[in-house]
Amino acid sequence: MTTINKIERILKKVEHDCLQSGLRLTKKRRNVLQILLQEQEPLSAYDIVERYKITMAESLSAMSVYRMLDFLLAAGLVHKLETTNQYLACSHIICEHQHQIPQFLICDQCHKVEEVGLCKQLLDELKASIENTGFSLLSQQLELHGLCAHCKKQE
Amino acid sequence: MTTINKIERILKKVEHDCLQSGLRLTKKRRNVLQILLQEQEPLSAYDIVERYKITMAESLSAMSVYRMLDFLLAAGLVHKLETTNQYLACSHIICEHQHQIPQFLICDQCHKVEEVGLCKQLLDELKASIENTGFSLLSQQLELHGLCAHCKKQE
DNA sequence: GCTATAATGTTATGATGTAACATATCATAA
DNA sequence: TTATGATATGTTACATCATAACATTATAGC
Repeated sequence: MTTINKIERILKKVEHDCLQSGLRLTKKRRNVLQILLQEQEPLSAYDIVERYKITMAESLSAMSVYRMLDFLLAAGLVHKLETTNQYLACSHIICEHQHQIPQFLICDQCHKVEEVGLCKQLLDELKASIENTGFSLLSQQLELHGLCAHCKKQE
Repeated sequence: MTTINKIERILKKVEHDCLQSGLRLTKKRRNVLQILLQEQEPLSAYDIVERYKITMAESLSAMSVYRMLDFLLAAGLVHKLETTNQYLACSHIICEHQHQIPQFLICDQCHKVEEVGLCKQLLDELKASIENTGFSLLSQQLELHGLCAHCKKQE
């Protein structure tokens, strides 16, 4: 299946799911999600403004993009990388299974990001170890920086 | 020992260490470090500009503060929280033992931050689990958000 | 269709961070 | 000791990330 068809399929499913759950996936929100799905790298909000103008032949203010991102984040369709102020489509949108808390491996060289689900046991141990100190975790999103296998090889 | 004396002692040690290793801890760099040591919370660069003006009766541009932070970061005296764009003094400056990669527990309510050293074994497992995927970690700094024991109790 | 609510447009501004070049200070070698 | 090169700081401008406030438009449900 081509990438475009795959993205179309994801978007159709998201449209369907939003309808089911009463979320209003407007045309523009859908377009922003589409842009994030098409990219291989995370984008800043202003990157999205640019991509939107190019690919949708229509301009959108940064303010609007931030609002659409807020919607997509709340819907769990998009993640924000707090360490780089960038946004990317959740790589599990299409899955049926329960979404886990995401962990991101961020390549500081080529800037590609892999969304991984670390071993649950390991995460639970990490969580337990932290909560033993009396601290309560609100999120287990981890952002880990380094080099992807490809960039590492080139060194 | 009073807090002020404690901070003075730390600063003296840092001065001594920098002299030993040829790092130039100038008056202003020392002042910025002092401000971070005096705070119980992490500060943004612009917070430091303000604090500097008040406590040192002298103004410093944001540009200069960023440069001084760069120096202090490179010297391992200060950490940057990438998820909040804030800076804080390393809580182990005075220790003799090898500094570990820091992990931060950030209270999203009161904004206090605890620098913890998680169990080495756990971190090694985490690292191994990640590197199994072919990814090479460049930093193991973790920033974990939640509620500190105090704020949790108040809920 | 009317009305309340949600979504988007528009403008301005706050917050974080860096580029580029000028000046000052310091270490050290002639 | 002063000339010189390197390091540190000053200064200005600007890039980048994000939100406040208020106007307008679109939509859902009566």
